Amino acid sequence: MADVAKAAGVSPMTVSRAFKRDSSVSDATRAAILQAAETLGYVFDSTASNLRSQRSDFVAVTVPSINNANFAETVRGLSEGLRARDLQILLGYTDYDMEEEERLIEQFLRRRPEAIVVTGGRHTDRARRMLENAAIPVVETWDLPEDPIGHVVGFSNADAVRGMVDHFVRRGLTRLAFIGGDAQRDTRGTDRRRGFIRAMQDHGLEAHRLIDAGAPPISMAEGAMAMGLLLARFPDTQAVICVSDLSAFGALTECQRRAVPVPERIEIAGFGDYDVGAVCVPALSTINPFPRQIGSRTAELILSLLDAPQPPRVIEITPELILRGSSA
Amino acid sequence: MADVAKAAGVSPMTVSRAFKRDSSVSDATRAAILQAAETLGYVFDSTASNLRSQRSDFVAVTVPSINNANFAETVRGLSEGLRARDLQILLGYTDYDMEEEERLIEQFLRRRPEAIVVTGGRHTDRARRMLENAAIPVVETWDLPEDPIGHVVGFSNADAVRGMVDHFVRRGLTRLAFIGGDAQRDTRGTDRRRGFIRAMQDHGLEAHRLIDAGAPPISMAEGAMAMGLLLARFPDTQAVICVSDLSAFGALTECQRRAVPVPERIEIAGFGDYDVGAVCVPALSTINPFPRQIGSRTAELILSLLDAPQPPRVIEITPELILRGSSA
DNA sequence: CTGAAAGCGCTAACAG
DNA sequence: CTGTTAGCGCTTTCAG
Repeated sequence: MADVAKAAGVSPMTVSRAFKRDSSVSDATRAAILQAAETLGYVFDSTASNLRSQRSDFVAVTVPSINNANFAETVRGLSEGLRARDLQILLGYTDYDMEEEERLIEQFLRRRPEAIVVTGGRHTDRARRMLENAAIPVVETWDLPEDPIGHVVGFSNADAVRGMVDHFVRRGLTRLAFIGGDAQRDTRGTDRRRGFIRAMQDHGLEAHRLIDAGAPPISMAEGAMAMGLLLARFPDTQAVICVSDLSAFGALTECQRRAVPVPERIEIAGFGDYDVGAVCVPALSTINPFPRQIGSRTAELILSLLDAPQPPRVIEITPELILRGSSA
Repeated sequence: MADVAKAAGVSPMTVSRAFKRDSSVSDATRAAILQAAETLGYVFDSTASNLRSQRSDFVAVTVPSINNANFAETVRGLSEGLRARDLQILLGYTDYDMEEEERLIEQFLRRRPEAIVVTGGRHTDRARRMLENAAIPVVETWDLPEDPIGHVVGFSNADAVRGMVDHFVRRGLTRLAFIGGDAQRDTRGTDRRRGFIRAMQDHGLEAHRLIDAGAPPISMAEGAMAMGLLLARFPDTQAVICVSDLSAFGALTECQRRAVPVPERIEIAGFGDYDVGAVCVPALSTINPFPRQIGSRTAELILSLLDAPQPPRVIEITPELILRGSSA
């Protein structure tokens, strides 16, 4: 920077200002400085800037998986919203593992982010403590935790599934099943299953048709296998709700392979409103939790929090029931 | 850190060492220091560490889209490989836009990454210049550029599609079509189309059955629309190769909606070996470019480059032809 | 194995 | 609109 200053005939401080957006430098001076920087091949060093100004311009974000269209949409909403303020996202994935999440959170906090966004409301004790002491805005997403750490942008996974159960029961179907994954890892999946069971019980119906499809995330192939099991174990099932559209699509294909007509013989519903569910034949009934909106609302929240601290807020997103051909 | 040092009765320098992996501190001292840090709620400040040590422990990575299973797999391979050395990924997506890529690269270089990984071999002039002058390892992926900037881990998109064309022609099919996107944005898609056209010409066949499905990335729904157009414009088409499995799946569903039997009336192939293609009925023939391996090989390369600079290397991945029910 | 001194490259704070 | 001074919180370097 000193070299650029010399070349442009100004002080380093002026060079520093020229590289900021709205700081007061005359247009002519700024142009000369940027010209000199270009010629010298100077690249601004954020590291030093961050240390001195005590601002990293990072927002740390953890998601369970990077290879998931729902979370990818949330990250997209976030990063588009944060770009306006030139905030960069520090993205990490936990692989649906709370220990890994803890590791990531520790790494991220060392980078002094302006805010941190995590997926879900369940964390290791240590992770929770680190977030509580971080002295930056903390946002939990994709869930409505009972005891939030800070802010929340999410929805109730249990209630969303309840809406789907209600829909089936209203139409007179009573023998409903749920395909999901291992209860330990995916807390949102577990919440959805719990929502299924409670809703069934509230309708006075039995909720024993539960197929465990393995460790989350449940893939399309695992959904297909689970449907095979379901048809074998509970052949009288009238409708099945799957933990995601991916497993629901797998289940649908298994029916196609076995020539089990959907929705005539069995109805299928998913979760997440993934592309595949809108395009497949028949199209999948599903629940849209508005993942993109979760991201954009979180971004808005963070921006307003950086301007002025505010008491913890809970922004609830209302998922939408989408009925398509797979459920008549 | 000074506070922790005081609490532990040592100098700040010793605290600094205690937080590093293999630096020489007695076990007892380290334990006392970490204990003191925990009690005081001290969180190590990477920002200062980075500035002084001139190491950021970042690897910058740009991908066209975060919402794409193929690129997500590459990022996964990368981040797993880099975790061994505690390198964090600074991930950005370009939205298939070279201008956006340039913007990202500029932002990223200011953070002083240890290396930078970009997708594809086409960049704006300025982006290319920045990368050339960056004085860090540069890796271009998912392509085999004619004039690489630095290192390369990728494959020829054109040749991969040629293999699929050869397969169809060998089986006696001659009226082949290609469904792809707008030529400007997605250079890998364009390369695949070019590969299709050249291969057809080399076989002495006409390559006029080209359906433009819009701006990349081509969605499943766009694939479906494109199949509608294809059936209308070139009803005698025997087989269609799609720029990705997503569009291929969309095309397949359109055939199902129109009761056009696949593969009997028309055969379909995709690209990328996405999950959906393995599960759908019939399953999609496709090309597996080993996206995870692109990431892990890139990570290996970067690790070896950080140990000792080496002349530019081109690591070629050989895509695999996968034949399934959609192509008889 | 531990400590003291100096400084990484930028910008806050103040002055003009 | 521009400049001067001091220092962000670590770690390099050298010494013991």
